[in-house]
Amino acid sequence: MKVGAERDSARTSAFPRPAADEFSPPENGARTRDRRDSRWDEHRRTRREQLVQATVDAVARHGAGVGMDEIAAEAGTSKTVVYRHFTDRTELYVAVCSRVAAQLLPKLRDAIESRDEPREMVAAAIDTYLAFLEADPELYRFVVHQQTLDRPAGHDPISSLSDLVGEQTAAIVGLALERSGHDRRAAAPWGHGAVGMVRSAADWWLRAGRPMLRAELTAHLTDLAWAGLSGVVTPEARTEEDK
Amino acid sequence: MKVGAERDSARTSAFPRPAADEFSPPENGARTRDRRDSRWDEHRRTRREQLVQATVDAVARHGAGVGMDEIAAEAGTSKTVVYRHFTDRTELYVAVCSRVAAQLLPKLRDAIESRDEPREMVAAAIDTYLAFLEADPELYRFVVHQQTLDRPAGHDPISSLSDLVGEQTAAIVGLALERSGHDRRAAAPWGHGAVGMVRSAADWWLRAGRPMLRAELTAHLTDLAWAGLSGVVTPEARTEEDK
DNA sequence: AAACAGTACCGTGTACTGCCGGTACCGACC
DNA sequence: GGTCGGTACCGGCAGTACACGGTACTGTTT
Repeated sequence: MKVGAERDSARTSAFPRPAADEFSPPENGARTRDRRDSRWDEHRRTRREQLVQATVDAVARHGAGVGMDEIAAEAGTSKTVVYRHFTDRTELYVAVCSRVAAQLLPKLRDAIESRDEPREMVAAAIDTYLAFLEADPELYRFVVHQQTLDRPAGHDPISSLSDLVGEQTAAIVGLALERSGHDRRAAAPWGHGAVGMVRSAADWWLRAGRPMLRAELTAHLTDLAWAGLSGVVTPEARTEEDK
Repeated sequence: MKVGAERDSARTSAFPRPAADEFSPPENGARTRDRRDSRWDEHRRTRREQLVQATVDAVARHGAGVGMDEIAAEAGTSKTVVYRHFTDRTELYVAVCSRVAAQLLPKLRDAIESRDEPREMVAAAIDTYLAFLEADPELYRFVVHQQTLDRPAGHDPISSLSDLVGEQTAAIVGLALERSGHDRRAAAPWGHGAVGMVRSAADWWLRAGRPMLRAELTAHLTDLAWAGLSGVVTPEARTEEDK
């Protein structure tokens, strides 16, 4: 639990909004929050964090198909508390995704920055992703394979982990594209596409019972991601040449 | 009138016997099926087909989140009948996937075979996939984004559409790999990976409200699939990646 | 051989169970 | 006054039970 660095901003807009249903604040829009409310801000933040952690633990215990009751039990409380801090299951799911992304993305960044050759960067990133997934497959399933069936037809708050990673990858690719004078508009398709490539291959790998070593899978995916399918039709040109 | 005396007498097992074919040899040792059973085989086949079609229609009408009641209503009957032919929702879903795959895969094959240049084959296949998805996004969502949360502790017969297409692609890739003397073990990762690449990029494309033309997306994805990321770091020059 | 009881399926519909996400109401604490 | 927290519920949906009726096949009796 991280309790320090309480940034005392009287305007904590997004996070601790408890649904605001039946309760409409008075008309003086400037100051609607007094001490009786704001003194709970820190508690709310830690509680949210704790609930996200409980969700992760509950996934580890019960699998990717955990119910809200089990999550609440894991947190040592009841569903009501969960729903006081998260409007619905989707919001909690998004929070878990953010948390996992906050762990995964730095690892990816480190992996990339620890290499010099661009191809090695790709390989390192792929292997990092696979390592994460192999370390905790159940959490991975929860965080990647949970499609929110709702279609709110308007906003697109990036939700799943794949989206977050894809967005980040797209940014990196966009930077590289720009730096080398290419069309920047390819960044998003490439970023999401590359992530999806690894994701689908990883899904297959898990589903098939890991029929090869992780290192092999990394090598194959790096080949594909780096050089594409063009290598398939050219005979006698061994793809794993540069070693 | 002998009504209701044996209401529950023959509560036999699961209804839709695998029923490989309608002919059982007359002198087949153990007599299991007689005409009272086998005379329904054709009816069962058509009924199944009709229910799959009704599901497709129901998806078109109510969106990817259709319920079983709505599916049954679309078929002009009640849930009971649906469950007489499909043990559960998953089995119906798999049947729909098979049907869609049976439509999509030939199109992909045609698109590939109508080109000479391998790169053009890839482009044509990607564009065909995107065209399918653009033509009926709701059905696409149903067929691709329905994760079966069950974990039957062992093996799962390939279920989702992505898996089917990925499996097929892997076969093609494996053939090309073998023909050019490469390691065949890369086929499965590459096949599933390539399909996942297109799928994720397409998901992003739909989610973002189609921020570019389909042709553009096809072009970008073809670039990525064919030449990989290596082109990003090489400034401005379209390298054919040789060594 | 025809009649007949019995069987193995089909279909319709209603009402139910069970699970699970989400909520109403109530008490407890400042 | 306000917020936190728990119990007990609601509602929707997958899946089941059961009642009722129909048609074609099967083995047995007359």
